[in-house]
Amino acid sequence: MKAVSGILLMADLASILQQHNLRKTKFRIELLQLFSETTSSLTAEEIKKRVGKTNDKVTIYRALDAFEKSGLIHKVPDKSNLTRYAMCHTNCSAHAHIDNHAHFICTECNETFCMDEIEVPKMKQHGDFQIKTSNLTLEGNCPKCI
Amino acid sequence: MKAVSGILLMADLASILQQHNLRKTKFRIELLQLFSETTSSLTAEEIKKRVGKTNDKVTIYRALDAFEKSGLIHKVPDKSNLTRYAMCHTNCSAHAHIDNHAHFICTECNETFCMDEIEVPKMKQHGDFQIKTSNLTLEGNCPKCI
DNA sequence: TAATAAACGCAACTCAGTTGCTTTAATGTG
DNA sequence: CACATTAAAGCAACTGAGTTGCGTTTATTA
Repeated sequence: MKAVSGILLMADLASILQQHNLRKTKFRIELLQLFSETTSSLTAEEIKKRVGKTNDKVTIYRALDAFEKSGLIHKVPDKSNLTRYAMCHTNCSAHAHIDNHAHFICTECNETFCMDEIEVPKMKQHGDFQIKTSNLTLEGNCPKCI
Repeated sequence: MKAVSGILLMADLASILQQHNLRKTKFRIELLQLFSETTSSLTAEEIKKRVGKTNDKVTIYRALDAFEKSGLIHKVPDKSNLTRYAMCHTNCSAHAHIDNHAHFICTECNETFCMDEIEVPKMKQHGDFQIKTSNLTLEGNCPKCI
């Protein structure tokens, strides 16, 4: 599978689905593209807004579930009661640096931003805790919503 | 307020509530004690089970809300759709809520731990982004699940 | 192109958390 | 202590994210 450092071609997206035993439906290709374009996390509601078609929420939830089971995306911890998903950049490419920066979520417009300049403190071990992944999430107001 | 590094005496619990302009009701003293005894985070459901009395869920939610506003406890990021709360072991107040430590989530047992020693890089501004809260979440295996 | 199973879509449901409003009880003052 | 005040408790009804069941559509494969 190709590195997911930006927008993927339609052909790549389709073949990624195929490689994960998922059918190449119009919606799932669109959804995968959305995730490949989005450096931070997404909620089902955000997906519904961004994907042009008026898809049923059940379709979205089942697609997210299927994508997660296939290892394409993963749940992201959140303080609200919303489930957030993000693309597995580390698993899907050799570019480990991609998820090594902070993510900013605007509490007004819910837009998510990639803070490339802010690095996440990386550590593997802390006491008897074995750390596998680290996540630095910043919340507040984006330039548009101040 | 004293550091809450272990089990507190009934008198301490009551005075802590008083200092935060919260009334010393039987339930809230019990709830505060439960938090002081618990090193990891708690959900409303877990609280309902552990607190002896059959309290209304609304009472629990409102107490959690009041405790959070007073800086006694804070929300903890979680991957499920449950809201988790943990006690602020550091000095927190309504004015300056200090919650700048990392949280560790065990991917095996789903238990959440406050890593008081690991500080979250604090910043208020980054470019045109106004940062209100920062969240550093670590995932992996806790000592029990290695 | 027909068979088949995955994905879609609709309706109805679950369940954590919320809101409104009334009652109870903690606290402060005389 | 008695009373006034107001936070907290308690009940009912609601909200909204996410789920389940089931019939229909469509991508795949033989």
